[in-house]
Amino acid sequence: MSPRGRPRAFDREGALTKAMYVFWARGYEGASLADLTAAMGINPPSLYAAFGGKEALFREAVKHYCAVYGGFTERALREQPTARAAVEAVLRDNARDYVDPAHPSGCMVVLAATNCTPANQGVHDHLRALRRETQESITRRLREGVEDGELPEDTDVEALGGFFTTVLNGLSVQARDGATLPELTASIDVALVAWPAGARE
Amino acid sequence: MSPRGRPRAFDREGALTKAMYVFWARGYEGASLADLTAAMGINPPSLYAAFGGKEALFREAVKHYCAVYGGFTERALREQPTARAAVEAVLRDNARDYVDPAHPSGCMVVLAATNCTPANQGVHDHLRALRRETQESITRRLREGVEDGELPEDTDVEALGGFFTTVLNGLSVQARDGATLPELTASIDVALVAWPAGARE
DNA sequence: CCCTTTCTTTAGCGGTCGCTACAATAAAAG
DNA sequence: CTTTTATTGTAGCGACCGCTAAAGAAAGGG
Repeated sequence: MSPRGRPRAFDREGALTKAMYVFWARGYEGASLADLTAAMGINPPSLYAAFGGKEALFREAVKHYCAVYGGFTERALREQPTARAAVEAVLRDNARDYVDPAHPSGCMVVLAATNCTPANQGVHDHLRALRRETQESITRRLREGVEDGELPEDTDVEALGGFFTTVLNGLSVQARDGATLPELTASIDVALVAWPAGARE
Repeated sequence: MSPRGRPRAFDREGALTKAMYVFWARGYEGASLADLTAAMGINPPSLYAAFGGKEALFREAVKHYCAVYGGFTERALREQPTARAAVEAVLRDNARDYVDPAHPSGCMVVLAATNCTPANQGVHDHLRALRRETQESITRRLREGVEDGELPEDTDVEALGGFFTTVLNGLSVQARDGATLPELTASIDVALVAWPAGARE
């Protein structure tokens, strides 16, 4: 049951990973098709046939990024026993990854399209929506923490969620600027001092 | 004592301000010469004669930005009576400005060149150096606070300065994503909870 | 074998990029 | 006035952008 026609000569997922790294390092507009095809080891028509174009490739690369690297954010929020442990794990796990020399620094969702030409507004909006989802996930976990009695009843979960998201986004900028893991960790240690006092549990 | 030759027909500083807004909104690489000349109301040769080129214009626009908008950071650190008041003023003043509808949102130094092609590495490095200077200024002010007895002797000023810089950078991302001033203010309120306890004064 | 289908490479499309040669223009200097 | 100096608008440079037409190449179906 092989497909008809000539089989693809390259590994699609491997090429997608290479493209992800290029977008991650240079941003959407900073990554040219020449950069992408060189990294993927293919020619433009192969890219177009397999992925549809630059923007479609980017969106798929972002999806792949979220599946691989956005995973521990969702996992931490879901699996950690307390809201406090969840938020702490989100910050520390992401910070550790932001400086992993195995790939570009910082978060691709934060850094790949911070400024865009009007022609690529859609790309910017797409990543902004993903950032908003992260903030909502964190805020939702905090709300559960209030309901579970881990946090005071009068906790402003919106403010707290906005704060930790702000820190998370700031860590990406710091990582891209060359901050080391101990430096990021030190910032996280300070940030967690702001965790509300008066927990019941 | 007028200069020789034909006088310039446009206001140089006004054109520089217009260029700053374009760079601020679209980033260095996202701002084309056509965008810039259209906003400045001049033709490319006038831009080149008056400013030297795109990168030189950008650097001058950044300098102008720092003079106008970076001003209250330096002023707050210099004029506020305590380290605590200084850092709080830096955060609140900048946040208020990040969402000022009179100009693009967020901080130009943070957002205008977060990702660059290798050809424009110099622009990226220039802004990174400015961000580092901000962090060092904040950290220096914290160290003075320790020396003045406002902060505990064992305060990790590097960690605290890194934390507030992380928050400051994160606020730019949040502002660019459409966060309102109350939302940014709420994050700042939380961040200041992390201020070390045990001050003498 | 040939035909169909799909991927491959080559080559290049129209458009935009940052930048500049050139000639016309407008001022001061003599 | 003429000469000198500098800015102006026009018009277009070579290079690169994302993308694709065209033809060759590699598979299955007959």
